[in-house]
Amino acid sequence: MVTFSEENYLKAIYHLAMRNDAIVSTNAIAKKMHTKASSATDMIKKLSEKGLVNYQKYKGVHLTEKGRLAAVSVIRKHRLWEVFLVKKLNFSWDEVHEVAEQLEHIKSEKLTQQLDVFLEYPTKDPHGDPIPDCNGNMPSTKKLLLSKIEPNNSCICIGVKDSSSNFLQFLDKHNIALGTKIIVISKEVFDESMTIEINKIQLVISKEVTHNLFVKTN
Amino acid sequence: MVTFSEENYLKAIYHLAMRNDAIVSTNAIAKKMHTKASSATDMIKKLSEKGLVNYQKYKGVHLTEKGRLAAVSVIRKHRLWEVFLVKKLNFSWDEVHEVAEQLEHIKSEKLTQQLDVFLEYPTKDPHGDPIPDCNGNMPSTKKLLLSKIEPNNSCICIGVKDSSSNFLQFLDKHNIALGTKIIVISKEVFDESMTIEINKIQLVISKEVTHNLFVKTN
DNA sequence: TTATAAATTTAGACATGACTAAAAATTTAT
DNA sequence: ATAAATTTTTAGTCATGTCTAAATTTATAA
Repeated sequence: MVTFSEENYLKAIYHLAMRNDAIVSTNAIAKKMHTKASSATDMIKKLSEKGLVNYQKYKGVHLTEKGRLAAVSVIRKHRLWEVFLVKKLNFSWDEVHEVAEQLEHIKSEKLTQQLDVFLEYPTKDPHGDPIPDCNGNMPSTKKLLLSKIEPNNSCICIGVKDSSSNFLQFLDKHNIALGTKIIVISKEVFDESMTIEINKIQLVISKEVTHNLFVKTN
Repeated sequence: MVTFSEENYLKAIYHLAMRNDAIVSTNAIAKKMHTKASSATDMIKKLSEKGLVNYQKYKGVHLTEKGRLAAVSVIRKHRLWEVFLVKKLNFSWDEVHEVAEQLEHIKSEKLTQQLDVFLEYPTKDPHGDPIPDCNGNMPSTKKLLLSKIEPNNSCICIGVKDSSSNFLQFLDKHNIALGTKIIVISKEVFDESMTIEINKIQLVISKEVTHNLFVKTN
């Protein structure tokens, strides 16, 4: 049995490793979990004893296959619930995270499965992130940062790197949503700001924006 | 902030008191929560310090208005989720309880409110129990006298009309308590006596009894 | 009414997940 | 290569919610 807290650590480790089996440091985990390194060490030992991570003192951890499956299962539930909240309960995309953080820990195979059916097998959450299938396969998305797009090229917004309310609300304000077509007009070398065009309207955005918006080219 | 565990105790106390402010004993709470009396005492002290119950050592507890509202809020969420599971996710009514026990603790006003909207303001859960409104009003279940129940129907004891010692002791002797399930087997026209079954044991009771026991149907 | 039984509370312990402070190992920089 | 800085671990503590065993209070019965 994996506890609430253990699930949160597994998820953190998964995200930090970017689903490679890259080695993740104790400090990185502590930072992500907003706890202290000593607390992270304690939990790492527990996860290691349960066979969810491989751990060598002072050398960091990586998820075992068992741990990866547990992490992906939580992420699957999180993203399915986000879809539910937006599509069925009229939440906006900047409101769903906190509630999904709670819902992702509900334990019921049938619940997850039926939710997937009810939502008609969505493949992306409201922020454009892929939803793993029930066997733990995470669809691989090749995502480009908007900052990599050269002037006079167009692209389509497919996700966000930062999903804070502030950033999401900024995007709403400028009518940038998943699927929005963005034409890159020019880039400033000085501050990495970028002039883009959306629906015939030109707009200057800072490097904080271009480095947090995922796009695909046509 | 009310914890997961505290919410479960409040719910237990609410059910045991049958929403009178009847006094509930430590042992009754422990039994309902499947813990020991000492654990119940510990939690009762915590609830008392938070102003959720009134408590006097050795004298039992009853919910304060604040405690009642917290309990009813949890029950509201539990029953709304049960409706969701049956109506939207194709669960059967005997499968929903366990999952709803988890979902009832999710904290989000908006979630509960929007779920209510999505389900089109249901008033009963899949087991026929009433769903409280968002102000904590529990629709009153109309109390029936046992004498009104027809043979081959079952009901649950929810109160007494006569509360004399003699009557209450009679009920104790025959293991009739609040919450006891009673199956009506037959009724005599001659003297209005009734044969009932409780926990597989049949018993004949007089009209003095059937006219003084409140029940609800399922 | 006093002895016994039952219910309740207290005391002390344990597991979980967090913390601080200090020790140990590793990395970085001179 | 070694001193300094950083990272990681350990040791000891705390709060939550549970337990057992013992003490205390209340209820019951001879």
